[in-house]
Amino acid sequence: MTSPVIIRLQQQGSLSQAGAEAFLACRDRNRLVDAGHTLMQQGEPMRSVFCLESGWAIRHRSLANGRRQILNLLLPGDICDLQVAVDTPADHSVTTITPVMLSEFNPGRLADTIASHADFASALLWSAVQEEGILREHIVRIGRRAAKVRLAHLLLELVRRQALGGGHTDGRIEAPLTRELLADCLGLTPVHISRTLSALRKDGLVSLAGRGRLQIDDIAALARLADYDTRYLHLTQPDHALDTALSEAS
Amino acid sequence: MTSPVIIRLQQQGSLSQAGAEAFLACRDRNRLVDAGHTLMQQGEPMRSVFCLESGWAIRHRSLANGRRQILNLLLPGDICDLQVAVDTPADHSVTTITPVMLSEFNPGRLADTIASHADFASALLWSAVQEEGILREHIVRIGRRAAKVRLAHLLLELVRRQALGGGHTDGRIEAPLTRELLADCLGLTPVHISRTLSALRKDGLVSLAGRGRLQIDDIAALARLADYDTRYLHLTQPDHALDTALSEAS
DNA sequence: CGCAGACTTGAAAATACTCAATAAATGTGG
DNA sequence: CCACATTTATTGAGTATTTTCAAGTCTGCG
Repeated sequence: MTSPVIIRLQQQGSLSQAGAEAFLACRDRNRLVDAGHTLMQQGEPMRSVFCLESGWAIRHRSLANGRRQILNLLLPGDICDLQVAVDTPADHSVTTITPVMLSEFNPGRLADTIASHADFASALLWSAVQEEGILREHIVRIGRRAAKVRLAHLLLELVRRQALGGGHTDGRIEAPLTRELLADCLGLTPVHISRTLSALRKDGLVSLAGRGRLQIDDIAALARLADYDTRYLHLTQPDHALDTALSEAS
Repeated sequence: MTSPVIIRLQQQGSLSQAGAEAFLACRDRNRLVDAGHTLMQQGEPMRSVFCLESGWAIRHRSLANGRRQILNLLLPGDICDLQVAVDTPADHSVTTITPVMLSEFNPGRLADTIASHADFASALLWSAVQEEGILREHIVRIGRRAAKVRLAHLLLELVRRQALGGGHTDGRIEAPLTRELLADCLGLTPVHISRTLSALRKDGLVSLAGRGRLQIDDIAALARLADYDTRYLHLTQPDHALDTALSEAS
């Protein structure tokens, strides 16, 4: 019954039972959409506020020359889009990459809840700060890291963020991360992702078990290679099992 | 007397005289700092909310291997940091690159003003959405554009953003944009920036007039080269002189 | 004038891309 | 459950882009 969003927001530390319940009461409805469904289209007005109960999606922007850049991956527990109040057209699209269970929120009720529940408002602010931190880290990753490090770093982020929403903590990533998707995320080509991933595999750091099943075998070694530092996630409870493994990078 | 911040927020469209005055009343003090001064240090707590009255600064993150990535440039009128309410350490630093006149705000009074002036709150939200749009565009620029296009695109953004805060609209950029700074911004090396910039110069698109004086000579041609689309800035008044020049890219 | 920092230029090396062909995995309909 | 079509992944060879290293030049300033 506990939603991934609640699990995620609770990790900020101050969300009360009452705040969580008030938040959940803002839900209009749940909706199951297919993989490949467009939730928001670049150039069109931003409609609703929703979050992912299950499944993965991407924020991405398409260029005139046909190339695509993925700006961020959306995992269960992620919230999309508090910026709805600004009535300019969206500057990017959001598309599901697996079947996704959405919960849609009533913007008016949400605004009321923010105003009346300070603990919820503060958890939501933390969530926004975390999302911006993730965006900034993505810039660093693409701008100043070599392909192998870049990929390793992204995989570690996905594992850690999956845990944030209450998902697997065993290093498994279950999402259809095709080479093309990883390439569009990291500013590389699918061919180079393929080569880089098999280099990581040869080093015994990750393994593949069929489509969309990626397994991180040696998380500490991968974190060392990736120079991975979770600070950008603004975690407030540094006692998570994954974080101890990640900080063995010293 | 009109601050660049007010000029910028007014471009959202709904800020009233009363809202602007209430905002300005939140200022604690103005402070002049040297170039090279650190306003916020990665790893340390985020202290105050401030904005730039004049001068330029950078948000940047340093890596363990000594490399640096600039996340964003801060221009007059830009606001830094509404995330102060989250009490986790900063994930990046902010450093001035010219002498800067800061105005510092009282967080408590600012919160009150947001609560009591809906027009100001909405302008501030717009500002945050714009900043996120700029971050996302930076990801696209670094991830999916070639060096020449990348540089052209950044220069156009700087010219347009300079105008947002009430600065020059003639294509001049007056800031010490060293090759190294542009390189750390765009994920390239200073040497390559040097070569790329001289290619733009040879094409008659930009010219240099000494240290820190960059002049865009043919803004429409540069916008065409850069595939420049201002949508990510979420402008609400598309009648600006610069925007007509920029949209001649079709 | 002379220094220091920033810029330019060339040549060689590294990294990532493109093209193309093959192989593997997934999904579909009989 | 199998055969086929489709998408995705791998691999090799050649190319393009960007980096690195190094030497030399320019510029602003005390």
